Parts: sequence; C-alpha cells; structure tokens
Amino acid sequence: MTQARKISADPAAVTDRLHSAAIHLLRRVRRQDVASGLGPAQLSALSVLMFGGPMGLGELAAAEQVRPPTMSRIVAALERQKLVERASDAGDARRIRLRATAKGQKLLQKGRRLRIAYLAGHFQKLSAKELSALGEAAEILENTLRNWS
Amino acid sequence: MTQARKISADPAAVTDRLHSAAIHLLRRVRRQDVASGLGPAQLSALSVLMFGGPMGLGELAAAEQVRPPTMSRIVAALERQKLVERASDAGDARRIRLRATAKGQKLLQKGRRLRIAYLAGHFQKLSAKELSALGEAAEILENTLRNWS
DNA sequence: GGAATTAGTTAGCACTACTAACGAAGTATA
DNA sequence: TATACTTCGTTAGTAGTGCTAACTAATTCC
Repeated sequence: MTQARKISADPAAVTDRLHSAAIHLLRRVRRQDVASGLGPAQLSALSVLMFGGPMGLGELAAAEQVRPPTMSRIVAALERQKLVERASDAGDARRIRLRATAKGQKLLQKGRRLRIAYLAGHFQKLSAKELSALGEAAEILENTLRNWS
Repeated sequence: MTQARKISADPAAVTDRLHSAAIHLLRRVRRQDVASGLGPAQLSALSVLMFGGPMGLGELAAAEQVRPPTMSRIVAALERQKLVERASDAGDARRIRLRATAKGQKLLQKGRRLRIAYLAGHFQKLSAKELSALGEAAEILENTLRNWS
C-alpha cells in the first residue's frame, strides 16, 4: 500500500518536487530569520564560518556557492556588525583569515533556536517514521551536494 | 547498520540539516535557472500559475509566501515578457485574473527540462533506495507545507 | 627582473524582499 | 443615501544578494 503510488521512481519527478519543496520551505523560514536582523546569505555564511572554522574569503565563497565579490560584500556587512573579524594570513599577504566573533556565535545560536522552535514545532506533528525519512533525505542530500562534480 | 547513526531522531537536528541542504541545493539550481532569463521568483510564480490555474494577485502572493507589492512587481516583469497576461475579473473590478500564456508555458517547460537534466543527472548516481527516500521526503514536506498552520 | 597568476575589492547592474502610503472598488451602516 | 470601513492592487523607497568587468596588490614562474 505504501508503494501503491510511484512517488519516488522517477529522478525527474523527485527533482521537481524536491525543488519546489525546498523553495517553499525556505520562504517560510526566511520570515522567521529576519528576526535576527541578518539576511539569509549573512546567516548562512556566518554558520559556515562557525562550523567550518576560520577560512579565507575565496574558500567561504566556494563553500557558499557564490562568487568572491558577492562574499566580499556579505563579509563586509558581517564585519560592520562585529559578527566576523578578519586577520591577515601569515605567509600570504593577499589572503585574509575570517573568523566568527563571540557575538557572531551568540547571534547564530539564538537564530538557530528561533528557527528550530518554528520549524521543529511543525515537524513534531510528524510521526517518528516520517521524521526519520526527512533525516535520511537530509543525509543523502548532504552527501550528494558534497561530492557534486 | 543502517540505523547505527541516530541521524533522524531529533527534530532540531533534522530541521538544521534540512535547512542547510535546502539552501545549498537551491544555490546549485539557481546557477542553472538563470539560463531561462528569469529570476527564481518569476519562475516559481509562473509555475504556480501554470499548475494552479488562473488566479488573482493576492492569491498568488499568498501561495508564494510573499507580500502583494512583491508579487505585483514579479507579475509586472512576467507581463513585460508576455509570459503572463491579465484580464479583469467579472464581478469585482478590483481583482485581476492572471494567466500563464502559451509562451510562458513553453518557457517553463524548457527551464524545467534544463533543471532536471542538471539535478537528475546527479540524482541518477543514487541508488533506487536513496532516490526513493528523497521522493518520500518531498512528499512529506509537501504535506507539511500544505497544512502549515 | 618581468610576465602570468591568484586573492580580494570596487563599481554598476538586476532581481527580490519589505513597509508605508495611496487610489479605486466594494461593503456595511447610520 | 451618505459616510465609513475594508479589500485589492500599485507606487515609491530601501535593503539584501546575486552577477560580470575591471582594478590593486601580492605571489609565483620563467
């Protein structure tokens, strides 16, 4: 019965539906995240910097799938708000070393709490099995994105 | 073995990872979608209009989780490109009736083919089981988003 | 030493989001 | 009926995020 609908056989159909679901999921979240005072790109960059440790601007841009000029502006905004700080790279004066400040980490955790309170509140209505399915999907997507091409 | 890691038990963790995966998935897709000449919001609105049938601006804005002024601009851009056309609503002169043109439908299908060729190409590397897991997750997300609150 | 490459920035454009304020049309009510 | 309220969509102004092109400064290669 669970397999009665062929919901998952066709890569094209899965692509379509995941794409649409991702768009609308993020639109919901965006409304919550503005509470942090940061835009989505700033939040995401700060998050990468926090979990990935200090890195250069180019690496951060690559991690975020954005061009260097775009990341340059995002970082400038984060610096103005003292959420990120830069140090010069010993050994290569062209490079900069970006690091999340304590303030940045605090803000990120608060934003994460708000987002989770919002999203997870809805996800809690799901059965354990459904939640597990979402978790597995996230895992698969992470792997796929990591080894993209 | 498959259950060795508790990847899915915690709603907060699932939320976090789905959120991040959605962000990065869409960033990949965005790079492809610019080929259509439309921005992501225009593409998504056109798609809703095509699959949901003709509707008013307010409804479309609500469906897309955007404010009316935002949708007003998106629709204006689509009209300039003859992808959407408006008619007056018989019975309420304040309302407008938005409809995807044949040109809009054609463009949307072409964009969809490009996106699928790109994404599904990567998804094809997945096992049938993994693909099925993504399909189920899309289904669950769709339902959750539909009955949001 | 000079040329080519690499890291990051600046400038300028386009798209998408918001709020505030408005006009026009419909509805309710005194 | 006249006035007030509500609803629908638009206009104006601002902010954030994406891009390319062009630039400076530092490094590497020959």
